[in-house]
Amino acid sequence: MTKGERGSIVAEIVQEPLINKARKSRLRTAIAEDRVGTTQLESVPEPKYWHLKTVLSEALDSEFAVGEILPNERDLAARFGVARATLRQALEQLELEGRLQRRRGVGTTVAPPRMGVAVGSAQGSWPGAAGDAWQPADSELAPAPADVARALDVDPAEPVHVVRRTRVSHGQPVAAELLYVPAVSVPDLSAIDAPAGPARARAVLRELGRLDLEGQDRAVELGSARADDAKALDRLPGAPVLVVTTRFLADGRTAALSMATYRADTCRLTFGDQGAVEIHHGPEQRAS
Amino acid sequence: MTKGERGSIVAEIVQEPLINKARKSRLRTAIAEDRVGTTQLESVPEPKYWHLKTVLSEALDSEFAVGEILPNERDLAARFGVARATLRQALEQLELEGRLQRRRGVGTTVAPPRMGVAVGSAQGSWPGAAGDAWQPADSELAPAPADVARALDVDPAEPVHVVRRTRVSHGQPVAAELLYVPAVSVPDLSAIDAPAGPARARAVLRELGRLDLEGQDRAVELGSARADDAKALDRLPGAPVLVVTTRFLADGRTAALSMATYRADTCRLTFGDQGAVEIHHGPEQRAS
DNA sequence: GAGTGGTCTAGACCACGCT
DNA sequence: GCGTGGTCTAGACCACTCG
Repeated sequence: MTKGERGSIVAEIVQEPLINKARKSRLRTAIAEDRVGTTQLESVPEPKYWHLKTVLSEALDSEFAVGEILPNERDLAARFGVARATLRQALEQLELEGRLQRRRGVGTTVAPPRMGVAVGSAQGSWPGAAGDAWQPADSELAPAPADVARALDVDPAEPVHVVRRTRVSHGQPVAAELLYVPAVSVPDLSAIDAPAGPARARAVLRELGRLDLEGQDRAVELGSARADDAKALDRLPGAPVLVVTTRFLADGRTAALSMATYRADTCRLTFGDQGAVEIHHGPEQRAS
Repeated sequence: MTKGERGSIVAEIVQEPLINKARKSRLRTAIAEDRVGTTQLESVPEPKYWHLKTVLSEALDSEFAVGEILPNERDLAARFGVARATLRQALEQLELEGRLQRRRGVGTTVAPPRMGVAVGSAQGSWPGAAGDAWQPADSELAPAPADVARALDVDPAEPVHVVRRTRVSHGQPVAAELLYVPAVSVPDLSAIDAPAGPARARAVLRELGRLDLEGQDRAVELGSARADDAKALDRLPGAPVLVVTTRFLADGRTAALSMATYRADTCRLTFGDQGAVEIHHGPEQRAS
């Protein structure tokens, strides 16, 4: 089962019912093979959904093309002889790994490989610097959450500038950011009367850029999307996200703090001075 | 709420039944409040598990201490008047966010704040350099997976050194690594007859360190633990992990490639030259 | 053996996107 | 309106840990 020739050919016949029939039988074959493997379940009682995930994963590699629509969950569950909930457990894992994309009211499609998203060089620069990938959306003056206020070393009740930005890559929203800027970091910002919206956000960024950036540090962790982020990212609330926290240092203080949430299903965050690491799984044999 | 002294005190009263009784009533109160909030569900039909997660999250902040054991799932579900599956959906989210830790046969405990784990400075250094946090486990000569072979620009069938290492932080395994080193990167490695085990792994790392490191780049993405990684990380297969892929450049080639899987529930990956960002949620009011 | 979380089932209804 | 994925239920059994 060499790969290579799939893709272009398959893309044209995606919706072809006859082909779908063929694929369905392939899936049935796959699960049948799985069943015989399961007969010796006394030794390794692997969960069904884990088997399913493996089988589906291999089917995705060999039988499906990017963007193709899978059979619906009820059909798939019936085909594999499992409850829908079990099938869904497998699909959820595959979605978490970026192999599938599911949309309510639409269906489940094969996801393209994750896109590499550059998350700043080692040196770093102020947010809003020329050519950064972010698009200012709005800015308001509001108290920061307690943990952010602590990191900024401001009183939790003191309003700070909260700049909202979004990041689009390959025509798709990939990240939403909240940038917290204490008033002391932008002393000359008198244009608070700027019209709410991007202009106001840009004003804050412009003033912030006047400071000398002394350094920055960054942390990445797993989180789940808040309702507002989920909306901006076109995901459901609770969707897994990679939260990138960046602290900008100037004048010996934390001059600003950014909390950016990236879609974990579609993004691979890249760091480093040069090109990105190009590792993708694809249709291939697994190393034994 | 400075931390530091908590833990020891609380650890003693974790099992105190009287305290548990008190907490249970608090939980009941919480869900009761939640119910009245749900009455206006015509406007925003928020899922139950989302409500539950919020309520539990607040209860964790205000009523529970790190390490404390929660009531079991059946009790909790009954207490909140939901099916166990629904309760579990909320717990899963909280575990994903690093708030809870669940262990089969034991119970659900309140997790400590995520630990910051340094993932190398901008400059970078060879794996195995003095004082890196990794512990060599073993090394073998085996073909690399197809995608890794491609990145290393070696034939997929050609055996490469595969060094296994683990990383322990605060007495807990936090990461498992597979380091792929093509034979051409360690030409003088004749000690293949070294006894299998850490010694052999160290031999590969020592030879690798002879090269001039020209640079490296890094990517972070979400993954799910393979069976072997899960075992090393003391998690179930499929547990969410942060996969850090690092490419080491020397002699104009990719001299080695590391794929490190970090426990996503317990780790916050930190980058940058200086200290880590210190942002933690804790018992605190949420900004409105 | 008792108690825990993990898996699985066979249903039901709901929210959403399309046509 | 119809088909999709999302939520939820009320059970059951299994695998694991610990006393």
